[in-house]
This record gives sequence, structure tokens and C-alpha cells, in this order.
Amino acid sequence: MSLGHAILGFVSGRPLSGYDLKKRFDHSVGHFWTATQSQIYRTLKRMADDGWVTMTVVDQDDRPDRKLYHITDDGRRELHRWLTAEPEPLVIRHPWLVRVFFADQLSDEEIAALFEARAASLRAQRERYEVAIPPAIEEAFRQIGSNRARRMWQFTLDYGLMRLEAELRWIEDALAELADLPED
Amino acid sequence: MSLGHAILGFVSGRPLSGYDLKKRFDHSVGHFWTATQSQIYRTLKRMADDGWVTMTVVDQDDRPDRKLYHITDDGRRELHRWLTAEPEPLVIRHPWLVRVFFADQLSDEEIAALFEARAASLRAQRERYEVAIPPAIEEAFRQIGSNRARRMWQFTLDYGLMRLEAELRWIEDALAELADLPED
DNA sequence: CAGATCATGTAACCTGTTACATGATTTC
DNA sequence: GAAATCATGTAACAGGTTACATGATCTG
Repeated sequence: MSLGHAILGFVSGRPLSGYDLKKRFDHSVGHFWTATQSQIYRTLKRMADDGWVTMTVVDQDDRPDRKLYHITDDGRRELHRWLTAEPEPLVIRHPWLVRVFFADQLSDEEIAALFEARAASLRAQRERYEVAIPPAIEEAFRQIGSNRARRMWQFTLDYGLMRLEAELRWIEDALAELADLPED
Repeated sequence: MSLGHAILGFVSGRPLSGYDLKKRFDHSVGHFWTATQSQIYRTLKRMADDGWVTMTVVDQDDRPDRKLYHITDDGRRELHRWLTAEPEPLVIRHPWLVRVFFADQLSDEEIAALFEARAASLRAQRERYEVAIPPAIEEAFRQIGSNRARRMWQFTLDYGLMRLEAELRWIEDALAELADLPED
């Protein structure tokens, strides 16, 4: 996956500006993918060069002009190719596990604090998911009106919650085991 | 976390060369963190500049000379500071979910194939974990002899397996729901 | 004789982050 | 009067990937 593919997904519905895309990223896929404004503008330029999108300028009086990006037939083909392509190799990067791996150097209390702090982060994240995402999904549904899309969005939220719950259970198990951690 | 912290973790036990470190990354933390050779050499240079490590050259007749990196007191302090620091903010990036998010554009069959292919990747990964990692942990234990460390390594493996199992269950649920996916 | 292992590194490139720059309008 | 919103971008940097470069020795 590349940022370009996510952008193709968004512009496949309607033409959007870089500014619009930034909002889409923040509000609808922000819980599993982020993009900065400078990254979006940079990528749109390259996508236009590659013929995945075309750009039209919309003059506005009060506000800065908008540059709308429209998907091309080539872009649509690339989007479908990517959606049905082989799964990408699993790239697994867990900075958190690096700490756990070297945590034998810490005292029992420090190790417990490490896991507790991680659990607190995860619970805060779960809170954000539960509070912020369901209304965002409903709002997007109101605008787009696709039940099929809504079901897919719900899958991504289920995934996030499932991950958080599973990790919280793992931490509980680990904390229970810390009681009889070998001393060396 | 930075690559430098992982390197500090490794050289805190015994001095190592860039080449040694590459093997450590591949064999012991490879299931949750990777580093390329060029990244390791680049980072070692910066760590020496920053005073986290010092370097000594070991002449060898048959083979290229080795450059051994030793942790300094400053490096040890930095390692402990990092291990006990506040948890880093959760950065959540799931390229796989981006596909799911836009998958409403696909047919029911294509969506099912998407999930099935993902499940196959996850099962292959589980296979690798179960076959390759436990012996690697035992081998590392034989060399280092720390039961405390072995317990921590086991935690990281448990985490990986837990994640795979949880995602596989999520895919099963999703596949079951695909039967009555709205058409639009 | 081909390929792996030992051991060092550099160069070019891609992705992502942070900060800076501009300037009008709307809202508190 | 300050801050948010609308809307565009650039510049510099950090982290990660791929490919290239060298050269001996060991293994099949």
C-alpha cells in the first residue's frame, strides 16, 4: 500500500482537494492510518504526473482557490488492481516489544510499572475509539449513504477494538506472571 | 524508541560489532523489529559521536578486522532512562485496514478472497513463529543463561501469537458476516 | 567452481515529521 | 483582538530500503 492508493480510494467517489483529503484522513481513517498535509500535497503532484488523477482549479472569491483532483480511468484501474492484489508481506514493527525484550534489566516493580503504563495507554485509546469513531462512521454514512461501505468501516473499528482488548488481556496475564519472575 | 535504544540493549551485555548486531536483529527480535545492515552501521557511528558507545578494533588475520562497540556509562544511563520512560504515544498504522476500508467497491467474492488471503498470510506467519522462535529463544538462553530474560522473550512471543490468533478470529467473524453484506 | 560466511561501508531513494510561509474571513 | 477555518505550498530532517562495492576464506 502506498499513500497514493488511499488517496485513490477517496477520490474514486468524488473529486477532492488536498485540504479535503487531509480532513478525510483525520476523520475517517485516522484510527489506522494518518497522513500529514505536506505528504498529501507531495503525493497528489506525483499522482498527477503518473496519470492517476487530473487537476482542475475552482476559483473562489472569498477564499483561496481550490485544486480538485479527479480520478482517471488509469487511476481506477490501479485502485482495483491494488484492492485485489496479493496481500502485502506482513511487516511487523512493535517498538513496545523492544522495551519488553530488554526489560529483564529492570526491577520487578519497574517491570510492573512498564506494563501498567502500557495498559493505561491502551485503555485511553479504547475510550477514544468508543467515543469518537462510531459517530464519525454515522456521519460519513449520512453523506455517502452506502450500507456496504458502512459495514466495511465497521470492520475496521471492530479490528481496532479487538486488538486493544487482546493486548489488554495479554498484559493482565503478564502482570499475573510477574509475581514469580526468576531473579537470576 | 529508536534503533539506537535497541542497539544499547544488545551491547549492554557484551561488546558487539555491526555484523554481530545484524545477526542479533535477524534472529532474536526479528519477529517484531528489523534493521538493515546500512541502518546499523549508520546508527553506530552516531551513537559513538553521542558518547553512548566506544569502539575498539580487533585485528584478525584470516578475516576482515572487527570493530567492537562497548556501551559507556552514559549509554547505560540512557538505556535505563528509556526503559523506564513514559510510554510512547500509540502510532497505529495498518495498511491492511486501508484495503478493507475501501473494499466496498469489490464484489462479494473479491471481498471474501481478500479476507481469505489475509488469513493465509497470518497462518503462515503463525507457522513461522511456532517453528522458528522457540528454538531461537532456547539457543539464546543457552548462551546468556538468564531465566529472567528468557521470561521476557517468551512474553514477546506470546504477544505475537496472541495478535495472530485474535486477527484470525476477527477474519472468521467478518467472513461469516459477508453472507448478508448489503448490496447498495 | 559456485555460493555462503565474514566484515566493512557508501549512495540514492522513498516515506514520514516538523516547522515555516502567506493571507483573507469568520467566530468567540 | 485572538484563534480557528479555508487553502495552498516549501524546506529540512529522520528513519528505513535497495543496491553497489570490496575481498578473503570456507563449504558443498
